[in-house]
Amino acid sequence: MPKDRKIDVVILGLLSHEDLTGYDIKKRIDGAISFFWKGSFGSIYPSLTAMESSGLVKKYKADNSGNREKILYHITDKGIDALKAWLRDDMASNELKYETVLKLYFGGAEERQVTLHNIELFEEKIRSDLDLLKIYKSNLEKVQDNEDHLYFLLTVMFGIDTYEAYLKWCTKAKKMLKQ
Amino acid sequence: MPKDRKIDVVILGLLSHEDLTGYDIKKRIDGAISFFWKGSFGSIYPSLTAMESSGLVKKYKADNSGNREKILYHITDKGIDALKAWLRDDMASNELKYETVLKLYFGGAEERQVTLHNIELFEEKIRSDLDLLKIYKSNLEKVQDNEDHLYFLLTVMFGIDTYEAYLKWCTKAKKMLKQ
DNA sequence: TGATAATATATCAAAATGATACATAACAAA
DNA sequence: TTTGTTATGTATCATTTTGATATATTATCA
Repeated sequence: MPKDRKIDVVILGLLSHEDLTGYDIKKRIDGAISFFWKGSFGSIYPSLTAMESSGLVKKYKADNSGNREKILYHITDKGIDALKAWLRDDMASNELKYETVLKLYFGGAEERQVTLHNIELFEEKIRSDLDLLKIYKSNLEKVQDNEDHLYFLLTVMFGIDTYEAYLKWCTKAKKMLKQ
Repeated sequence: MPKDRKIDVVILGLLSHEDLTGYDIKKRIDGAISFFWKGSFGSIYPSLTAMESSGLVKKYKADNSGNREKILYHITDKGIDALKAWLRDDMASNELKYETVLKLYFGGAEERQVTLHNIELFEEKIRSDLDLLKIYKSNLEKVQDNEDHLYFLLTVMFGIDTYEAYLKWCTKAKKMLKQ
């Protein structure tokens, strides 16, 4: 059985900055975080419910008079402790499922042109994501008052450095496939 | 509902090279492939059963007289076609769950020393994996008779280039965290 | 002889995916 | 004005995957 719900710490991390609805959490995960983590409603809502009953978060209805119901979640002291304990835990599983690389590895089953094309698709995607990361970076560099910004910046730099290495590899790989 | 079982193509790819048992497949996945894909018995055996009944693979008992039963799987023509169709499909989902980067992103909830320590742990792991990748590479470079080897080499090069970028980032990040 | 590691198949609860259902609100276009 | 579309928001579900465990045989080494 899996040790625990990994999505919990993603949610706790986000809630450590501000109160959010389940929908907000999904938006955050689909934003900057999507470069290194993914998550769906199907895991977010059950996690929120479970963490509510174990006291890591507290839910309350937003006071928007007359408007539709909106459930906001707030991190408790117990939740902060859980987040800190996770940060201090040496365990870190880096799971990747790189379908691009998988196709590369088994590329021998098809003509070289097919792999070449797959590399070009990958290259295009990375190039466009890299542009996005560079925008994030310049935005972060404008405001330097916040300690959290340093961590966001380091994360974005990690993405940029990785993606630039990918692009260099693409150039090399294409050359080798063309002989 | 998830479109299909991703593990199927991993297995088909492996079987396109040689007949294997479920246990063999697991060993292959835990080897060089583990750098870009993971898979457990709990997905391998059900996939083999499903692909048997849909005619993508064929199972047979190994002829090891008197010894214990051993079920080998062989890829069919239909299986080869499925593998090729997947290679020719432009879709490629690159799912990563980088707990190290997640901890970095939420590092602001703890002292800098904690993030610094986490980066060091990551660095150590990457450094040791990089050594392994370099051994794979030099082994691949020795034997160049096979077309498949080109694809394995490109995959290993992808890993090496990525990991070297990680290490450079680690140095930079540690410096920034120490001010 | 005994211990332990490797081989081999298989199952299971818990977790995650990705899709969909349902409903309200905002907004522009016809 | 109504119509269509997009965004907001909560929630569920079948399918897939994880990670652990059960079971049993064979190999290895002390």
